Amino acid sequence: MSSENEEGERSAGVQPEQLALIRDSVRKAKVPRAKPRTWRGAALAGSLPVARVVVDKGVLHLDRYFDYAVPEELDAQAQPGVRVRVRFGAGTRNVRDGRREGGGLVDGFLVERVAESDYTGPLAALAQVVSPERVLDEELLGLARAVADRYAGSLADVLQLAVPPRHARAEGLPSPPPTAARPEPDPGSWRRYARGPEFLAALAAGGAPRAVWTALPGPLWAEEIARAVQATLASGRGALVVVPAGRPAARVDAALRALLGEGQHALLTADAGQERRYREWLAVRRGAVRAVVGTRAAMFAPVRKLGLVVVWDDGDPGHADENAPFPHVREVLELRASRDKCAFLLGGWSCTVEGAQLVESGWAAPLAADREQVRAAAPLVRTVGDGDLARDEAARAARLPSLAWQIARDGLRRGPVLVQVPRRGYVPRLACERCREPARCRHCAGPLEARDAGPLVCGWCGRDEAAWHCPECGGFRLRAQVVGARRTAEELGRAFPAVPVRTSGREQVLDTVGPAPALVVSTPGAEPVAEGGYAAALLLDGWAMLGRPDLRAGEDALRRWIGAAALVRDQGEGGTVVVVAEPTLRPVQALVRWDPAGHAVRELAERAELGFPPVSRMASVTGTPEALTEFLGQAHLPPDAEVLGPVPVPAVEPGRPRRPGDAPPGERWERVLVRVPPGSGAALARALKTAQAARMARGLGAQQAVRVRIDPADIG
DNA sequence: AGCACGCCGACT
DNA sequence: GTCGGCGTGCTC
Repeated sequence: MSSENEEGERSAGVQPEQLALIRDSVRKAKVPRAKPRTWRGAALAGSLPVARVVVDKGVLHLDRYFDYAVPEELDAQAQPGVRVRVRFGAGTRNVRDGRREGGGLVDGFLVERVAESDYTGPLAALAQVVSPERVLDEELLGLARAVADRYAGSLADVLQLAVPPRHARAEGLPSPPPTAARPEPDPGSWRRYARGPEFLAALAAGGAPRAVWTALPGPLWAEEIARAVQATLASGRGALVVVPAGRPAARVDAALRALLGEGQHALLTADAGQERRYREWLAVRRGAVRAVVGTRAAMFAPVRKLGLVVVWDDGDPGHADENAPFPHVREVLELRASRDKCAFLLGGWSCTVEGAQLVESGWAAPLAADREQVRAAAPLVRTVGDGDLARDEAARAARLPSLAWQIARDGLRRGPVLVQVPRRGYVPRLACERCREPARCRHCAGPLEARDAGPLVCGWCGRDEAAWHCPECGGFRLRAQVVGARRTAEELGRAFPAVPVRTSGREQVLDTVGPAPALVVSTPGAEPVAEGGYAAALLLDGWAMLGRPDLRAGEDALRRWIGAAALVRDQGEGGTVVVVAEPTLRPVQALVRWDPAGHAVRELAERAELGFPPVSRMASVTGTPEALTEFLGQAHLPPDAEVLGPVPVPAVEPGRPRRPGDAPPGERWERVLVRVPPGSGAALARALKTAQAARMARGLGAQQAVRVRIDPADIG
């Protein structure tokens, strides 16, 4: 793997869209606050003098409530749900009155007022009620608890993601009054789906239908989501839409505005800045706004009387939170749908294996257009295999097969042509050019990786390999690196000198392009929308997309191809797509037939057979070999758990930002995967959390640290 | 992770 | 005697 991040969407300049309520950044941003008064000798509240508090400490062995005494003066403000500050940590015990002093002040939430504590020691007093705003209601608390349990994490960590940092000024402003009545919902383009109008009618009638929706290609999806929201609002309930990035959020935002008018919904994205973010969130919390669209942190938005949750494009890595305990939007919204008994809509142009599983298990119903509709709405897809490319001398030189060349030239007469190239550094697994045998380290069999310059480097042990040759066929040429978007643009510019070439990628994402002929070179996830649709698209270097050593490589490649191809005109208007990839491969065939759901179903069957997620639940545990042995020895894993590994954790190459799960610099870490059959996921999470908490309490956390992660993303 | 407690060695 | 080393355990 190169020094670049492999996530296309994230690199497409959308990262700032995502909320990053990282503990550290919050801490850094913390302004020094006035010292609260001490409550020594103060009278306590007359009734329910004990407050149960969740302290903002993410560590697992502190993941429970702590009781504090409520001074009389704080009695009125100290209501369930408010933010409080308390003294926490080993403090000096004052012998005179038995109360505790000292210990640091930490933030927390008051979750409950009770008559007495079951703690036998003397209670410390609440130091301060930060504000009377009740930000954490029972619903959100319950959801956060469920998410923490699901991911073997702590409640405090989840609350950190779920409740945005306070901004006093935003709290002072009154939220606008609740919204007025809305027009009768109309199914609109949902009529394109056989059961679309039925789904909307169920929403409008207050029902809780659950659907996995394979959206037809084209731009109508945002409006269709808005219509689903509108139908839900008409039933007197609220709705929540979570999309993977700022651009799709803006599209749904615009669609909602067009359909509902101003002020009827909130847009929750991270680029808004703290004050606006908190103000919008409060408007939702206070019930002034009943519909929400946002990026992943919005998955916790405290929508009142939630009637519908929507996830768009759940395969996008932007839906996976980057902070402990790494909850995934789809999973969290599934939990919300189950807990709140509300409707659930999982939509996308493509379909994930998890989506297929929701249908297969009967939890959700499929919502798709019939084949005829799909064929009419999709572009014509043609393939150029690797072999064809190799035989095509001219093409190999120009890196553009003649078919692609023709289609581009033809398309450029009628409008813009999209060229999708994988991100440079997207190809982690090098292979022999002749026989395709993966290039492996001669010492440890790890995958060899190419750096910008210099010799090959082993991704596992870090050794240089200066003189690689293929052990199978004796070849000594490796398959070329992916050519980046910029160089592709230069090459194409020379090939089509009369046509403007534009690029969209990590540094600069184009949002839209006009209908005039142009070549638009883009990395996956950064494709601009073309006014009137692209005349054609070329999907280059398919082998690189498919060759990643990742369980999701096929699914991901298909999702990214479909993401580009869905921007192309339908075949009635001459829209054509060329994909340069082996035509026999399953994802390629699925693209040609435009059958992402079928692809997901077949993937699911294969995963079931191999015992892979999401059919079984997996957790990864990483740490030094000694720490792993110790941890696994102590943990009471469920009897049906299977431990796979350990295998070495790939080294963190210099320059790449460190991610959770990476070994600290200089340490050799290993990873095991723990697998349980369906139904034992909760037991697995519980066991891992208990074991982790126990060793933290024993102080093993620092030097003998292990990291636990449920549903790890990268199991190759 | 902090932070205070406790039980050893070196110093006035 | 008493100051302070950091190993160990707890946080209402």
